[in-house]
Amino acid sequence: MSKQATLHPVLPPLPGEPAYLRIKRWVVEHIGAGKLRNGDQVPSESDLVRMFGVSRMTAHRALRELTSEQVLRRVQGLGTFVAEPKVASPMVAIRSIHAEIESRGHRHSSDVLKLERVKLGETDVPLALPEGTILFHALVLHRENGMPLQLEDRYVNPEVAPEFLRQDFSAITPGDYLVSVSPIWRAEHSIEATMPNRQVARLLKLKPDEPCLVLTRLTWSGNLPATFARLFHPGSRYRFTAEIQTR
Amino acid sequence: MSKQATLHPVLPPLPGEPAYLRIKRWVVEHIGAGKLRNGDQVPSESDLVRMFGVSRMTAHRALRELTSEQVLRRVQGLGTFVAEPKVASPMVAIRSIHAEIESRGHRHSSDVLKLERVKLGETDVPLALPEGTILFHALVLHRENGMPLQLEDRYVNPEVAPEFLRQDFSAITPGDYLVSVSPIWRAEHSIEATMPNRQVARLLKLKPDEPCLVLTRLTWSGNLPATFARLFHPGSRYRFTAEIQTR
DNA sequence: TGCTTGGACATGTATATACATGCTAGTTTT
DNA sequence: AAAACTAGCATGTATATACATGTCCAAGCA
Repeated sequence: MSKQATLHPVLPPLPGEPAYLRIKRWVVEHIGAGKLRNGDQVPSESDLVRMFGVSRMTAHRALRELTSEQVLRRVQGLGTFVAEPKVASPMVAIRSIHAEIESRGHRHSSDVLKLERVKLGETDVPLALPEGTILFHALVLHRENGMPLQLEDRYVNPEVAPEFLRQDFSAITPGDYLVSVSPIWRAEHSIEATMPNRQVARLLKLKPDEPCLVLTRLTWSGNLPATFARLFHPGSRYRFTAEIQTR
Repeated sequence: MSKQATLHPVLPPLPGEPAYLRIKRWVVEHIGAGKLRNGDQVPSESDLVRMFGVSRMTAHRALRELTSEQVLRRVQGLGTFVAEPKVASPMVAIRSIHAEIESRGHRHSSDVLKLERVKLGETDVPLALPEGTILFHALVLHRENGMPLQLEDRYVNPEVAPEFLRQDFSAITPGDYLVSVSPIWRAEHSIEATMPNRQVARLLKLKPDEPCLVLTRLTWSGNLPATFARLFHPGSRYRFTAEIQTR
């Protein structure tokens, strides 16, 4: 916690910028420029009062907000310090296939290949429900500008979505419909690379030897198992991406 | 945006609890109990002044903090409303291979296959640096209980880790070393499924026709491009997993 | 020497007040 | 009937002030 000598100059104010934002900007820019480093003490509220010609409450608000944003760390009686960067564990966000395609400015269409009732036990579905329970099953092929991009193989617990079979899944994807009717409380995901079986390869129009990127998803709504879904994607045309911004 | 009738009683104060926290608690408990629902208008600042006997600045602070926490949504001139729940986008966490293997109680070992200088341009590295820049290159095979699990192909900007080549990467993984010496500011990730080339297939001891799960990672430290890494995993023995808890 | 006390300092909370800004609805004007 | 204005209300920002609480350090005392 080393004290800095002179950190001026104070930033030129942007027109119409509130004073507390100007102070926040000054602090983060000094951190970004390396003039304030991890653990360094930042100017106290009364320092900022002198530097910026504001009241203490305004300086206080700037520092308090940066603290709630994890940029600073404050200790009463001691001072305010630059926080250690959080070990942001990189994450890959999984978005609705519909939203994703639309956000690229492309056209999303889908073919409903199956929409039926099945008995648990006839298929390999890891939903924690009694053997023989009736499940809804949907098999939907999603296309981007006509090209197959995702094959959705989904099993649904009728208790959480009784009207599932009556939906028009060329208008709303099964995934989007489910989040709209039943709140997801818990979910398990996994992403793997596999070679497709013949049906998957044919539907996704895969080249020979082209692998599949498979997202498997198991969700619960409250205590009820809600849905089990496998989303198959062509390995040559699909990837999960994420961009992380630490500060 | 429907107005509620009577939302009292005001909560009993907890001993020593600041007034603004008591107001925040009142709001979130009313939301949790369903007495305030999505889109409902919550009491205005002056309502809260009357209900809790505080000044407007105190009520303002409570509502402002809940707004920055995405619990409420405020519109100047109109009022404050319960925010729609954020569409919790499912995320897959990417962990250090070392931590991951250890957390399974297994033994992590690695072979350093290459540790060298290369010129940018001779290889296909998307780091935004001038052609001909010297880069550090490491090729490390990670094993879990002796079985190959990840092939790490990593290029590093010497500016962010000048001592990179002098490290013992059988003791610390290149990834873990880099986060320890240079703070990551931004990262791009992608996950894809590919068929491996012969070298990758041989090193990972892949069966014929076994695909690869590849995590590609590009990071920046400050304005500097820091590292480009491709992490190859055997499709049959590896997956990325995540568990999401919404509430 | 070791303990206590008090002062300086920094943050934490709360209030009263003032003025600015944005939205709505109703009224007046054109 | 359409357009312009205005009053009322709600939030947004800023200030001056007060007192509480936590930390550190140095002076005073046993």
